[in-house]
Amino acid sequence: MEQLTIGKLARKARVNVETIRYYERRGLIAKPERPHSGYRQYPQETIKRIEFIKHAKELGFSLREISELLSLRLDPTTPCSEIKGRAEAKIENIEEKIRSLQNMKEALVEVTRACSGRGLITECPILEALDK
Amino acid sequence: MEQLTIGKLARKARVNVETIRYYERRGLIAKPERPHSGYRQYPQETIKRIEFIKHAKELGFSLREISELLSLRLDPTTPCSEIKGRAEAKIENIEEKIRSLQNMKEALVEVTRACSGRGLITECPILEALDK
DNA sequence: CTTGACTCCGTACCCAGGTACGGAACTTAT
DNA sequence: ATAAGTTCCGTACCTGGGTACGGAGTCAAG
Repeated sequence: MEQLTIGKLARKARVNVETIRYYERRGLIAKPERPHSGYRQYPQETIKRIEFIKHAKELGFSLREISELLSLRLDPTTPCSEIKGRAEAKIENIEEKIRSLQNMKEALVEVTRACSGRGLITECPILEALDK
Repeated sequence: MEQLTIGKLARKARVNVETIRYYERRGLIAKPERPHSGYRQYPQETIKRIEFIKHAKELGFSLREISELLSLRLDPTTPCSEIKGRAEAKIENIEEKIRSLQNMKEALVEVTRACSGRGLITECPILEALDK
C-alpha cells in the first residue's frame, strides 16, 4: 500500500476526485507518475499536501495564495518573515471584511428597530429606508 | 426631461448600462416603454428603483432576495412583519459570517504568534501548522 | 473471461453579478 | 446630409472553486 490511485487518494483526503484533477491543473499538486495504464499513482505525501491546502483554505487563503505559499516553501532561501507577512496581511484582510459586515449589520439593526412589525408594507420603515 | 434613455438613467443612477439591462432580465426593473425606435424610455422613478437595489445590496441582500423584497412591496396584503423577518434573518446571516471570519482570524493570529519571523522556512511554525 | 468498478480526457456547466463585443439601427448635433 | 454618439440584441466572457458528463480504456474479482 505504497502508492494511491486517484480514487483512494480522494477518499483518504476527503475530497472529490475531480477536485484533485482540478488542483493538478492549478499547479497545487505535482503531476504524479503514470505507469503503463496512464492511471495516476500518488505517493502517500499527497494526502498531506491536500490537507495543507484544506487547512489554508479554512484560514481564508485563496487557491492562488495557497499556491504562492507552496512555492515559497519550496525555495530554501525564503525567509520565514515572508510567510509571516502573508499571514499578517490575511489577518488585516479578514479584519476589513469583518468591519464591513459589522457596518452592514449595524445599518440593518438600525432599520429594523424602526419597524414595529405591525401594519402594512405601505408604510414599512425598512422599505422606506431602502428607498431614500 | 420627463423620460430617460438607458444611458442617461445609467449616469443618473451611477450604474453601467449593461447592469440596467441585466436587472431588467432578472426582473428587478420593469420593462419600460419603447416608442417607435425601440429605445427604452424610463420614467424618473426608475432612478429610485435602482437606488433601492443598491442600498439593499449594501445591506447584504442578494439580487434574488431583493427581487423578493420588491415583490412583497408590491402586494398590499403583505404584513410588515414579513419584511422585518427578512431583515432579521439577514442579520443572523451576517452574524454567522462574522463569527466564521473571527474564527479564521483567531486561528491565524494563533499561528502567527508562534512565528518569530526570523529563521528559514524549513522550520516555519506557520507552514508546520498547515501541514499537520 | 466477463462483469463491474475505476480512471482517462476534454469540455461544459454551476453559482453571482455583472462586463464586453460587434454589427446594425437609430438619434442628435453641426 | 453626414458624422458622431446611442442604443439595440444575443451571446460570450469574467472570477473562484469546483462539479458533471460521456465515451473509451483499464484493472480486479469471481
